[in-house]
Amino acid sequence: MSASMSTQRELSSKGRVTRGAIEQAARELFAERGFHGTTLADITSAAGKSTAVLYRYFHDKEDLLAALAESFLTQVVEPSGLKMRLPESPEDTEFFASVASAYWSMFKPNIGVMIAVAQLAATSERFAALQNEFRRFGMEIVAASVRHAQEQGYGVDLNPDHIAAAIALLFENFTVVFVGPSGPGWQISDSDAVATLATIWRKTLYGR
Amino acid sequence: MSASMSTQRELSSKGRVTRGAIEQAARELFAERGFHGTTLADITSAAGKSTAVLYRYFHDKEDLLAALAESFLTQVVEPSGLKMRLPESPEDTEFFASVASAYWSMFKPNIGVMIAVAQLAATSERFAALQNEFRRFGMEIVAASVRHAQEQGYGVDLNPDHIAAAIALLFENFTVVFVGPSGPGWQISDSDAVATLATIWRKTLYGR
Amino acid sequence: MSASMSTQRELSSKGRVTRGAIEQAARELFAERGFHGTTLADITSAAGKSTAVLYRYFHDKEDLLAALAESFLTQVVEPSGLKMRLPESPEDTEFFASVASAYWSMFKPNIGVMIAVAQLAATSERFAALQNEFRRFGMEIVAASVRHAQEQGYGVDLNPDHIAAAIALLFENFTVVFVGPSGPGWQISDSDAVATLATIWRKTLYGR
Amino acid sequence: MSASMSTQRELSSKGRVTRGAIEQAARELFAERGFHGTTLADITSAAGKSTAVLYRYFHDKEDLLAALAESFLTQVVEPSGLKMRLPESPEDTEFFASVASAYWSMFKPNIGVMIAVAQLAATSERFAALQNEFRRFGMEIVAASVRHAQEQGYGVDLNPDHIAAAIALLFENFTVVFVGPSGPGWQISDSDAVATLATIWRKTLYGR
DNA sequence: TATGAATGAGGATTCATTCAT
DNA sequence: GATGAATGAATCCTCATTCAT
Repeated sequence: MSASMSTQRELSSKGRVTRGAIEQAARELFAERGFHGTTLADITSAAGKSTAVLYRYFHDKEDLLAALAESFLTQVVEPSGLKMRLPESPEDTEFFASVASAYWSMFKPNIGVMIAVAQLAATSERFAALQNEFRRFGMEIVAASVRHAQEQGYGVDLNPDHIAAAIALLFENFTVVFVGPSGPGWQISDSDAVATLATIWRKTLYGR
Repeated sequence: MSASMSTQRELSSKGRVTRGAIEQAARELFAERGFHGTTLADITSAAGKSTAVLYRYFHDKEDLLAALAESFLTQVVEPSGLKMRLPESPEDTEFFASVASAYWSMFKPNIGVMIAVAQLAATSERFAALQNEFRRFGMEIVAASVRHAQEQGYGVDLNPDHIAAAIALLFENFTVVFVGPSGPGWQISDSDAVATLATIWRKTLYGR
Repeated sequence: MSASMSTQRELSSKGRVTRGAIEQAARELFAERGFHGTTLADITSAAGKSTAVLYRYFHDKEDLLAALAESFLTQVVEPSGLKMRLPESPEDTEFFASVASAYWSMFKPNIGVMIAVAQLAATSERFAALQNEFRRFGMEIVAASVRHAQEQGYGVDLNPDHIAAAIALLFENFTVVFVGPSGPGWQISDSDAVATLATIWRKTLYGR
Repeated sequence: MSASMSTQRELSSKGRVTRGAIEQAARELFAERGFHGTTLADITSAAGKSTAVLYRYFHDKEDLLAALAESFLTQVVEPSGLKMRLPESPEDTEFFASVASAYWSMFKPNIGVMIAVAQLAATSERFAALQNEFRRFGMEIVAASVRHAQEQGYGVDLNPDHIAAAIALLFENFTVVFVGPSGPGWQISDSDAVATLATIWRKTLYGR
């Protein structure tokens, strides 16, 4: 919606590099310290620049986050085309694994964006809406998968919207916790993470 | 660990009222706006007091949150005694429902504490540890339930720790989102929420 | 209209002293350096306080000026009751002198307010309106005096509104320049200033 | 005094165009928003150039204003040759009208310069001096006119310097207010403005 | 116990100015 | 001659925290 300055200004290659460095620094620092815990000086100095550059590329701190979130959404999540598929049979474990894997690999490098957006969603209408965009994506896939299973005679007692919300929020929090800095004592491998998510989703629908 | 001032000081009855009012205001405001979005002035004025009183009862802002979290943990979560039980059979839906229900009703009024702790966990060792305490509680129950199912011949391919983490994080995020202010467009009733959580848990273990 | 915080908060005697000190420092510094040339640190340190106190008493820098302007307007200018009188005859020099004298002594200590308001009027609707309030006061008196003279057969070719604006703006600028720091090389005594203003006004009405 | 870079550098025709565009943009923006309310980016972008060009033609922001002021003074005001004339008789209304008209048409397009200089005069010796130059011009004419009238037996009680200052400041403020953006609700036509100023001046000298 | 008053430290933001191309 | 990129030095403002009463 309200686009960041990125869409308004043509950038030279040098400018694109700088802007990219700022964005990447922000992604990483938001992941480590959250939105409020990250200062603009942190971001710009991590990018090797002065504080003021940020304002050449973004309106303000929130605009920076919005730009990160919107580009993640429109350039990564939406084009991913995962919505297209549905499991072919109860034994189609591959389906659940591939979706979970795609989710994991998309969100892992953008976990800082998710964390920061979540923090602002509490106080800002704009970011609450953005957060819902992210969730809607996952929820729609899951809801479709529930209805699909029901058409095959499985999980008839499930409420598709409720299950969809739950599974989507499971994915979200699992990713945030195990990718971000706030994990429990131990780590989890990418494949185990994906397997865990895929399993719960599948078992919820098909029971096996 | 480092206890708040509450344990160090005997309070008059008037003092206890004031302290309680501050705590309750903090719980509510943290839920609405998060830790960083809530100022001490917000809290104390919601409690009908001046900013300075807060320092009669708490060392600082973080100490206030720690006190809330610790009292929630030691006075609500730990004594709840849910760990004791295990499902008697795959058909024991009542078990899952009652645990989910207990979780929901314990965490619902303390959702602000959870949200605030989560925000600080990213930057503070102390709160990361606290957050793990909360999660450990749920994870232990779930892990035990997985092992129990496996002893009965179900879910033998499940990794108890991974499933436990996932289910616990599902509970956590589902509660935060649907009780807190950041929900999707719609609301969910308490009973639907509990049913959704219980169902996913049970189906993951027993497939039905 | 949009009142400063002054009206919303009861102040202790200590608070009133502090607020008064800030206001007085602002009046003086605005007179010396204008609005943009005066920093909040200038004002508060001249008042012997820290920068942050200002925000206990005023919303922001503009609100401070608005408070000064409004109190000058409603507590000094409007109650002055000069509008009531009119010259009794063409020889009533005393009338012109007394009005000019009242104007001079009211505006002299508030010249900083006038200067600052003028600077903001260019970019702020709010202060443009305030500035017009100040001018309206003088214009109404002068316009009435013109019409009164015309009723007596003098100055029949004068346009009361135009003359009123001109005389009011003469008073304004004369005061600003000779009271403020931007005067020509020389000073003017209060009585000479008053005499000059009164003379021009009177001659314009009753001269040929 | 300290000349701008204009006198130090020969300009190509392209350069002269650019410099002229910047100057004109500055004149207009200073009139609308004052010196402090106008950023260099405002000026250069209104001139269709980048911010950096400004520094090819002017030392800094103040130097730009000084250049505008000095060229107005030396190329418009001083050559106007108005000082030469004096009214031939008390009935010589044409004299006052023509001087007022010349003043009005000279200052109207340069009102931004006057406004900006006035704002800086408070804090800068250099601009205070410049401002006095502008005023001196008008004051000398008026003072001469007063003395001339006194030689003819009129206005013998007038102090020429005081009256001169007052009339000059009247002209100044009247022009600033009615040409600039801060006028009262209504507009005034050029001829009415000139008539008003001329009338007050004349009546002050030859009226009773 | 409670509070109005005061403050220091820090963070976001702006803007005149410089530099490499 | 012109510009996009970059910066440093303010300045406003907030907020947790302390102090005197």
